Amino acid sequence: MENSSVFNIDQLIQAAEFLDRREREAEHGYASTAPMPEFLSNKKKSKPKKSQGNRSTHNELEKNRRAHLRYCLEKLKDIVPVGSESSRHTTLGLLTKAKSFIRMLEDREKKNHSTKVQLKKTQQQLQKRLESLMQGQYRRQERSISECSTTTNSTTSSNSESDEVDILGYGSSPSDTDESCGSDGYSVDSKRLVLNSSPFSESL
DNA sequence: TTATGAGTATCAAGACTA
DNA sequence: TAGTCTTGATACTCATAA
Repeated sequence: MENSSVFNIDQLIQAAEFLDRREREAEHGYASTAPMPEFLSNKKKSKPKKSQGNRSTHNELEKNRRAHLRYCLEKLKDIVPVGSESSRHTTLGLLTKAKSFIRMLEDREKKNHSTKVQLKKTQQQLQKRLESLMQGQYRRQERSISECSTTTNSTTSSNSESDEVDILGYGSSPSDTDESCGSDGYSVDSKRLVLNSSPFSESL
């Protein structure tokens, strides 16, 4: 053998790869064979054609590309709920599921947005209602204070206070009155507002 | 600035496998 | 039958010479 001179490690690896490749290709019956490493050939090196220059490199790159594709599909599978009706999911099935999953998320987002807008409106209406009720109560308290200063009868005063609470429609416990006249004059239990919000309940 | 070559990425077709 | 592999063609990017 003319090439029986000392080969370095790289050359041996190349030779092994070449033999392996050729065996595999022969097994598969591919029309073309892999190029023989230069050091194994007696031929003078001709300038390789561009597309044939490094076929194994191209194959390797293509393999990497496919691996990356598979990796991305695996990532997608982690995100998209594929269900457990079958253990094996095809690429087409996965992509179809991903498509419908995205559509579902878009629909849900739209619904959530409209609900948010509706709740915002309701909140504004309730806020207005609260403010008007507070203003009414404040005026009535002003009036009762002025009446109180002109009248000496204290029982009349307490009756009018309980009447105010009834007018508000929030019940008539003494604590209610205390609560509605907080330090800032505008603190009211919100739970009661929800129970008494029938004029706006249709908008919910 | 433009032409050109080299390297790389992507795609599609055909063959093969599990 | 879906997935994988090889391969050729083509597009794209980048460096460099004219």
